[in-house]
Amino acid sequence: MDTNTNTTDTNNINDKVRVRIAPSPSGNLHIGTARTALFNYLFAKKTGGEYVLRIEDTDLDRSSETFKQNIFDSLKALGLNWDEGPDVGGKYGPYKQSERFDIYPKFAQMLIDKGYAYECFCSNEDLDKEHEIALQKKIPYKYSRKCLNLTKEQKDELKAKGIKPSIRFKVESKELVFNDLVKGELKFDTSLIGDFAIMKSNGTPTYNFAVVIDDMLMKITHVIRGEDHISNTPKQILIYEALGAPIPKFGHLGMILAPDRSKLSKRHGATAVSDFIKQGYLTEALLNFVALLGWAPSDGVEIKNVDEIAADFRINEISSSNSIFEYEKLNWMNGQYINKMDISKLTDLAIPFIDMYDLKKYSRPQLEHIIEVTREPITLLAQLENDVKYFFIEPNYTESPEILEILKNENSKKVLEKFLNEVKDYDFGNHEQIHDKLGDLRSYFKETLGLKPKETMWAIRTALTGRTKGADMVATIEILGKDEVIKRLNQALKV
RNA sequence: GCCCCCAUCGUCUAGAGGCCUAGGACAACACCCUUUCACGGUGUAGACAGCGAUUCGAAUUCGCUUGGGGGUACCA
Repeated sequence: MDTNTNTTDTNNINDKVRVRIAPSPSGNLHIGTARTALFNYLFAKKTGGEYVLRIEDTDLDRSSETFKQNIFDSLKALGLNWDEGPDVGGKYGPYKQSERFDIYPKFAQMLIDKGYAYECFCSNEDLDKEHEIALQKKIPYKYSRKCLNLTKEQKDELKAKGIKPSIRFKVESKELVFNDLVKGELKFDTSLIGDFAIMKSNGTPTYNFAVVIDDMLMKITHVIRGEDHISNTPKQILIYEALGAPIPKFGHLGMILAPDRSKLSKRHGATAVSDFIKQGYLTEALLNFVALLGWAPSDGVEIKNVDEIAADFRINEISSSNSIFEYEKLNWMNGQYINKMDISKLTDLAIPFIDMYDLKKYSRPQLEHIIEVTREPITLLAQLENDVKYFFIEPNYTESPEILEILKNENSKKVLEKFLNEVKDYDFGNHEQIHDKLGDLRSYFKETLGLKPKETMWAIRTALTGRTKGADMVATIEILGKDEVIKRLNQALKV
């Protein structure tokens, strides 16, 4: 092995920071990709840099317009807006690799001319065979370099036969070292890397090549991505070197794992940001939660918005280990955000989760009131469907034996009769009055029947809502309105 | 197989040789508050993977082992 050591150092420190997020539209925006996007975004914000979105759709078969749209929508929903990208444009476009296909061959040719790359005529079958042999011999696979020294005549002959070559990068043996932003010094022995393809025989670039060319042309200064890319990094650095281009700084983030410690995938439930949103997670909570996977606030305050996180963000303090995605804390955090959120905004978000009910039954202020009084215990907007139900649909007392038992109780009936009798004179616009009257009722039954306050309230609650749990009683009474309250009391009394 | 990364409570983490009898958050449990349900408050339990080395002193440095993750394509 050649002992030539190469340490890649910072490119010009005076350059403005430019980072990018480069998703491949072969699936909806993954929560892990969202976190990578977040960290790039935070780094750009913190350093006053620029953040670009590039769509890596070189694999046309696996890429789709629907996924691309999902990625756009999800990123926007999260508020991770890009300074340059396919839709907004920018100085270094186009920002979709499929629209850049004419760019890559020139650079590939340049590398061939300079002796850094060569044409390879091996078929997939040839390559498969090499793989198999390596497997049998139990030695690590490396391309055989069969095509490295083909003469011009041989190449012409193969081309005449209609064989389209791929282009391989010639990997020289040396020790390659780079300083990772989050992991520190990383060393590789390039003699272990075989000559890898940079252009496919169909004329499109491979991932490793397209990334380098684009990052170079787009003047990306810092590449922050998942650690599943660590092993690509030496290959990419080799290409930068061959191109004579400045090498960006690399930072590799630990992965997000499922609770079973395997890669977070669909079988674990939601993985796409859009799935989480559909379940009733707030994008603010999602972002905050995912930021805490690997990053910790210096003041210990975990609930923070993106701007606050950005101000406190230091890339080199990110944890380099993987983290497991557990729902408990996300749920808790989501509940925090639900309860902090502006009620009008929250109502807008809540409507899609409760639109199976006749929402026209209530005015907008009443609807907001309903959300206001039901938001407290929930951690997911989807829970609203159940928690809000009795405001729209009359209770079915026979659904639960527990409810029936309460309503059939003699004391309960007395409570309901007295309440029914008095509620007719309640001023439903007067919250305080209802509150006080209920207090009087509790006192009365405590004195006369020895009922616990709880028992008095339960009778009323079950009659009005068919539940033993729910929103604040005074508010529930107010929202239901006098007619409805009387109607439900009469029905409950018949049980 | 080979290469690489990682390793503190169940989970997310603080911790950059003495401040650590290891701190916080979620979850759990207990109690308190209370007008039901909840919110909230207080408290309890709970971790430095193992072994060596360096050092007066190690969660913190080094090595090995073990465990987990990633990569090993004309996928990205």
